[in-house]
Order: sequence, then C-alpha cells, then structure tokens
Amino acid sequence: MSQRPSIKDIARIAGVSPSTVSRALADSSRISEATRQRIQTIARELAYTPSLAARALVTGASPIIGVVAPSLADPYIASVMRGLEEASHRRGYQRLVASTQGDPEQELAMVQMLAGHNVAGLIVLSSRVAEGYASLLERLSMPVIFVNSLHVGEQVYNVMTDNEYGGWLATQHLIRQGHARIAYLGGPWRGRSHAARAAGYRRAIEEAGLSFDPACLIPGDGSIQAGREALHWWLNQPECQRPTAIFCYNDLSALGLLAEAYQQGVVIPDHLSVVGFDNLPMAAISIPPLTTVEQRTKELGSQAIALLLAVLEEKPVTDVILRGELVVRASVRRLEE
Amino acid sequence: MSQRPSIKDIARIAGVSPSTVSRALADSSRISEATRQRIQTIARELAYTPSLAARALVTGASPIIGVVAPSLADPYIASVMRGLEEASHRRGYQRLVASTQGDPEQELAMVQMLAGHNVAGLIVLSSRVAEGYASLLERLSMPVIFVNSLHVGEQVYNVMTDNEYGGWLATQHLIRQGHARIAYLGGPWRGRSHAARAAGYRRAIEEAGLSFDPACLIPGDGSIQAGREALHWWLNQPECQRPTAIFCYNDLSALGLLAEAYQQGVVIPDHLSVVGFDNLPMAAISIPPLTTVEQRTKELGSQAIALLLAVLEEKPVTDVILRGELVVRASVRRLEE
DNA sequence: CGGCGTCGTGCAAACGTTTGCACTACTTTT
DNA sequence: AAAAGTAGTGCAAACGTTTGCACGACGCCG
Repeated sequence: MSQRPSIKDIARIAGVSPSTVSRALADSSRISEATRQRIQTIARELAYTPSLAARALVTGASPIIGVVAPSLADPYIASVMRGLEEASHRRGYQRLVASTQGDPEQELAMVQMLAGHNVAGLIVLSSRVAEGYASLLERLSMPVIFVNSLHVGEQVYNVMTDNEYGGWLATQHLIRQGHARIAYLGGPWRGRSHAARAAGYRRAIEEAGLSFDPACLIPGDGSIQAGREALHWWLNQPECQRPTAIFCYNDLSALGLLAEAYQQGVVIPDHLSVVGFDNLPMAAISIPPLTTVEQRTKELGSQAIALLLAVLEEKPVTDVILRGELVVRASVRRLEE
Repeated sequence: MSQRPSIKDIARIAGVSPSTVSRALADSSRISEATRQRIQTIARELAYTPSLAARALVTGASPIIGVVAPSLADPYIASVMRGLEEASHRRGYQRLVASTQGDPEQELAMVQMLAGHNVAGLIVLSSRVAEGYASLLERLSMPVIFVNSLHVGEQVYNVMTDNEYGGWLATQHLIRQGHARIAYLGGPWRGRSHAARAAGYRRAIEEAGLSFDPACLIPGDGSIQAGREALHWWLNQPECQRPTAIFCYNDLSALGLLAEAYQQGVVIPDHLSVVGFDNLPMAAISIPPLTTVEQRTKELGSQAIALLLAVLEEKPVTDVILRGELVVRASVRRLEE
C-alpha cells in the first residue's frame, strides 16, 4: 500500500465506478449530493492527490506554464519571476522553470522539453536566440510570450520595457544636469535590450545637439565585474576627454562601478555621475543611492501571465510595452555652466 | 496537422509499429541499424518531441525534480537555485519550481501538487513548516531533501549549513576584535537557521565569559527593512548600554543597516561594527565591504541534487552539513582595550 | 397505462508512451 | 536434416484520468 492511491482505489472502497469518482471530485453536475460527500470523504482519508500526468495526457493541456530564463541568480530576473509567481498563482497556474545559463542552444532545448510536458503556454525571458526560432515556434502549437526580447510569429506575443525610451530618459536627465560628455556602459551584446537602450542614449545626445562619439561606448555584459572594469576604463581616459557621467546598462554594473570607485578613491557623484537601469531594491541602499530608470519588473511578469491567459481564452490581445520613470537619487551631480 | 506528431505518426510513415519506433528512439538494443536510422530521420523531420506526460504515466517517474522555495526574489535562494540548476542539468534532470511566499500552508499544498506530477523527488528550501509534515511525507512515497531546515522521516534527508558554527564564528570574531557588548539582529522566527545562528552567538558570548543579555536580541525577518529598523533600535539605546557591534542574521539585513547608517550619519565601522551572514555577491561591493560568514550556497544546491540522486539510485547516503568560513572585510573595527 | 423527461450512474474509448511476450525468418549447431 | 538459438519486429496491456454515450429507475403528464 505504499503506492499513491488512485481514483480506482476510491471507487472500489466506495462501491462505485471510477467515472463517478472522477465526477464527484470535479464537483461536476449530475452526481447526487450523498455520493459526492461520501467520495470526497474517502478521498480525504486516503490523502488522495490526482495524477497530473494522467490528467494532462487525456485533457491535452495542463495548468502549468513553462518559463525559460537565462539564469535564476540575476536579481532582475528574480523580480520578474516574482511577478510571474504572484499572477500565476492567483489564477491557479503553476510554473515549470528552466534556466539556460544564457546559452541559446540550451534555450531551444528547454523550449522543446517544456513543450513535451503539454504545458499550456510558454514564457521566455530575455531570449538570447537571434534566429532559427521561427520554425520551432511554428510546430509548437502553443502560445509563447517573450519578455524583453522581440520575436514574431503565429502564436507569439511580446511584453517589453520601452528600453529606447528608458535610455533616452536617463541620458536626457544627465544632459539637463549639465553633462556634455556621457559614456554608455553596455550590456550583453546579443540581447535586444542593450541595443534599444543604446539607441535611446544616442537619440538623447543628438537631440541635444551634442556629438555622438563611438569611443564613449564601453563594452560590458551587465555584471558587477563589468562595472568595475568600466571604472578603470574611465580612469585610463586622458583627463581632457574623460566623460563626466556614465549611463549603465543596468543597476548591477552600476553598483559594481560604485564599489570600484570607492576603492579607487573616486567620489561619486563629485568626480563622476552615474545612472543605472532597473531600480533594483539594492539601488536604493547603495552609497550614494543610485539614480536609475525604473523597470517595472513585477509588472512585466504579471502582464506576461495576463497576456498568455488571454490568448488561451482566445480573447483578442496585443503586445504590451511598459514605460518606467526616472528615479532620481544621489548619484548624479549638477554641473555648473 | 497542427497537432504535435506522436509516435504513431512516425510509425505510420515508416510503415512499422509504434513499439518499434519507441525502441528505435530509445536507442534500445535489438533494432536493426537500418530501421533505427530511418525512424530517427523521420522523427527529426517531423520535429517530434515525446510527450513527457505519457512517459511519466507509464514509467511512473519523470526526470523532474520538484523544488519548493519560499520566494525566488531572495538572493540567497537565487544562489542555491543556481547550484540546483547546474547540478541537475548536468545529470539530465529538469526542475519544477514552486514558490510559497513563505506561507506554510502553501508549502504543504505545493508539495502535494508536485507529488501529483510524479516527480522523481522533492527538494524543499528553508521550510517554514513546523509540524504536521510527517504524515504527508509518509504518504508521498518519494524522497525529500530539505535544505537548511531539519526534518526527519522515512525518506527524508537534509542538507544544511552549520548555522550554529557560523553564528559562533561571527560572534567570536567580534569578541576577538575587542567587542564586549554585541547585539544579534534575528531572522524569520519560524526558520531553524535563525535559531541556530542565535545559539552560536550565545555560545560564543558565554565561552568568552561575557554575559548574555536578552535585551541584545533584536527581532527581525532578514529583510533590508529589518536592517534599517535595527539601526534605529540602536540609536534609541541609551548611550551607556549601546552595543559596539551587531551580528546580523543575513547580509540582506546587514546591507539595509549599512544604508540607514549612512543616511543617519553613523559611520561604519567607526561608530558601529557589523557582521553579516551569507556572503552574497553584494556583500563584496557594499560600502564599507561587509565582513560576513560565507554560506556555500551553490554547494548547498548541488549537494541537495547529489543526495537526492544517490537516494534514487538506492546508494547509502547521509545528511550533509556544510561549514562556511569567515570572510573578513571592512565593516568591523578593532577596539582598543 | 403508455410515453417522455430527468437524474444518477456505469461502460468503454481515448490520450501517448513503454515493455513483456510471442512470433517469424534466418543462422548456427549437432 | 532436424534442433536450437538469435535478430528483428509486432501485439497488446498497462499507466490514471476524463468524457460521450447508453442505460435503468423514477416521476409526471396526458
């Protein structure tokens, strides 16, 4: 009796057929109240839990949403996850989470695997796959929501932050504070977010009549370490052409930059102004507190769920684009004319 | 033809029976090389992906490990997840992750749900359930690994940090640096880690011949906010009995304390020394860099996987206890006699 | 009293796999 | 040349559900 009890065990004890048990447990109509009570009592006593595998097999869909993310250790991802968690739990869905360590091949493999589970739909965070998705997505026969990537296809939808706008917002703020030479510390080059933020940065510069200088583009990958290295890049610039401000792809690298600046005796914001992107919880407690562009991460997650569920219910839907505001703290200095 | 292809479709095209297809794809023996090739080619062309639900149903187990965590937004959890990810991926297992928002009832519900998926086993992080688990675990008929909790039972195992030792290590370090009045900022009162760290703290104090004062126990919950509040607690203490150091349940609250101290003009470590616990990536880049007790989080995760897989292979196993070292940075001041 | 709903229940098929067993057609051994 | 083995394949059952359909009993209406 070590095996988990099945619907048949209950049927045998109650002296009814398995189908009756199934219906009684589903609170379906057309079952007498007495039978329903009796069966539910027995089920409870046996600590019966339905085999979701079997249910998925016969119904052809399970109340599970597949989630693919490059990593679970990234606080930005963690925050989106939080939104996913809350929204999906509220709607009675569970999540099957797979992480890809940022590897496009693994991403494709994971998507395939999740499809094998008959999940109701897929949510893919920060996709790193540039091409070759189309044919796979086509065969999937299930809706896919991309968060902060941009893919198109039959049953493909997108939820994204307006990264171009965010990049523009950050840079424009720096310009208004009197900065004229501003560097951009980049993110993972494969990701679309990076390109969009860079584009916004460039637009702000050109709109202000300043000259865009490719030498002010610092390569990075969004890590703490990248921020540290960016500070050394800055220190190595000849004094005359040193930027007075750096806009960072994300808070994580901005925080790394802050830390290294402290160690090297560079005072933020007196010697150098810094703006981040994401508004992580950590950005509020750095020293100095970090001025950053909010990314409505939790909302990104909950919107993705909402969008997916709407698709499943065959409601009309459109892609979602979220704009975050600038959060002004203390890492930017106002420059005198 | 929008449905995903099944093994039967392949069989029809290849002109063989479904069982032959199954065997050919499983690379099983006793299939002629020619047939195998032919079938595998067809499968590739159809972009066939097996229904894992069906497979789980018939084999009675799936290559999925259920993971239950209080939250995915906590960086400590994220780091353990990282260890789980890497180790399980290496061994060909996927993970079904459910989060409970720290609610014991949800924890029980999630465990039941995951069991319904025929997962191979369960890993539960930082369980918040105090009692009532035993009977559930008994019926589960699958192994369960608890990480940083402590439960006992038939198929129940534990992987944990030696929290008592860690608490002792941190406190003893402070004492050696000349501190005589040391406070402890606590964690979630339900969790075992908190109790163990507090016990280590107390042991170090008593071993040093200092007096243990319950008034030095600051209630908290491991959040950033708790750290901020702890600083105000400290400010409100009458000068004569103000602790010269605070040992925090975790880095997160220590970082909150640091941030609030900066805002209130309290200089760390000159006015107050701080020690954390976890050695998060963030602890290395705070200002000042945080002295903390390392928690080998990734290893916690990989050991949990290793332990679970060993149980599944019916190898003999024992619980795992990991000790982290003290990471000395700059948040503790040496007191003159 | 015959016809007709309605209510509660059971039968059986289906979902997509895996796997023990049986079967055929060879090949090898005695 | 008969017996025995082997390689390759198919049949059918099983896993635990859900669900369309059929069936019997009962009450109601005409």
